[in-house]
Amino acid sequence: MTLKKPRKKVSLQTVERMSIYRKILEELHRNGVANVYSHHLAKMADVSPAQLRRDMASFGSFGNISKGYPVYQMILTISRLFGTDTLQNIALIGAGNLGRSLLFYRGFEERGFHIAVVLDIDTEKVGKVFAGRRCYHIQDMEKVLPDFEIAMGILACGQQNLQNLVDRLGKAGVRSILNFVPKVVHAPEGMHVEHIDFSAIMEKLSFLTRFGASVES
Amino acid sequence: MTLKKPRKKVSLQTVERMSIYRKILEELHRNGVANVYSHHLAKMADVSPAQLRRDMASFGSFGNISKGYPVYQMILTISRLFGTDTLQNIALIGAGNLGRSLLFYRGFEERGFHIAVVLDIDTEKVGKVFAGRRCYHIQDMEKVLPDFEIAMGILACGQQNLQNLVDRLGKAGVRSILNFVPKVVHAPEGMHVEHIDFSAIMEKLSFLTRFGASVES
DNA sequence: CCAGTAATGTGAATATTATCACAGCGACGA
DNA sequence: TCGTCGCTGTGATAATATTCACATTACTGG
Repeated sequence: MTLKKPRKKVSLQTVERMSIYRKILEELHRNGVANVYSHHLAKMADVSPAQLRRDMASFGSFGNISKGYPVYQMILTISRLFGTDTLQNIALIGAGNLGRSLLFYRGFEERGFHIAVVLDIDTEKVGKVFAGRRCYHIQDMEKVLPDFEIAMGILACGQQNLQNLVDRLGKAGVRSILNFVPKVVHAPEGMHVEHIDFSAIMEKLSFLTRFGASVES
Repeated sequence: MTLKKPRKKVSLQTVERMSIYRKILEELHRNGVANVYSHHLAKMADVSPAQLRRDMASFGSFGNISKGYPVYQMILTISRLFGTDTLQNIALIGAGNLGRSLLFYRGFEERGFHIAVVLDIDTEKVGKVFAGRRCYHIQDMEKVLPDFEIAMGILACGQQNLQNLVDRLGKAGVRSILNFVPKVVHAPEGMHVEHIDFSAIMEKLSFLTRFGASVES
């Protein structure tokens, strides 16, 4: 890996914004734009120019003082920050409705992620091929995962024994998990679990719809 | 509406944690637990006891000083905060892979949300019924949405004209949108748009996998 | 009845995050 | 060549979020 650790510390919120910046930068790049000013990019990303400059500066400064930021180079830099300059293999656990729709989701491949293997507990599904990926039984996790060099996983399965499943994944070499199952799980030492709960986000939106006026936009 | 506005101001981060608390409280309730202490609930939710108490206190205090918090009453209170004590109709825009899997997702109904109507731009899909919901053409949005009293929508469609679509939804009475489309859109005045970008979350996880050690857990 | 215990709610302190405001630089035109 | 302009990067400041620590309160047991 050519990129050294971020010099000071890149906050998680900065990292989240980086995804947004990169998305916009790629659109600019497709449109042939070579350089962009902080206030321009900031406006498109709905953040303040100062914040954008600080975000950019937080992992090394690349802005030209009179041309602005070089679009293509920033894309490469952010990709390296994410480690998605090379394709990353990930494992999908659960081939239900949501899981299968994720297999067909093009966004992952476009952004450097490849669902390489599918695991399920349902013996009906084991052995079948979904969108080009063979489905293995969860029981064989420890045998299968190392073959694909899996460091990240996606949980789209049932709620039963979820914590146990996470622990096993960790022991099998998975370092990070994107969890779609609406159940609280604790990340084992050294692992990261990011939780997406669709209903929780709807609840937040519902709250905003009712009380949003009290929060200034 | 029996609940008055939160007395001071409930921060968004508090609201997000409320979803977690409620999930745990419902599990406790199913297990017959009537009261729970802040340190107990906090441990299950992976937050500090002080934070939990502040969160609870932020929209009115209900903790009994020696019994802890009443589980069932807290569930009701949080539900009222979210406005999900009554079922909320929502509209789904896009009946592709992701959209259809959301139609089958049970979590919404369990938490007070009901996808009442489906819109798509593909005339092949219009008129069909997916998981019990009839699919209408996006063009007829303005006619269809008022019939169902829709205040919230879910975007799971293509990227074309997304901003325009959001604007139209706003004019048709939709106040909040959950956007699954990986494209930046700006919320019109008075609306709220919450963005879920699967790849962005994978990017964050990928970053954590590489540099996570520098961020203390 | 009263002291001891353990919980909540909350002012005060701290940590974190975002904004302000400007020094300093490079491009450009006269 | 030099002055002007507008940009970036960043110290200083402000705003926000979290944690600490304790006053206050309800229960319990002797």
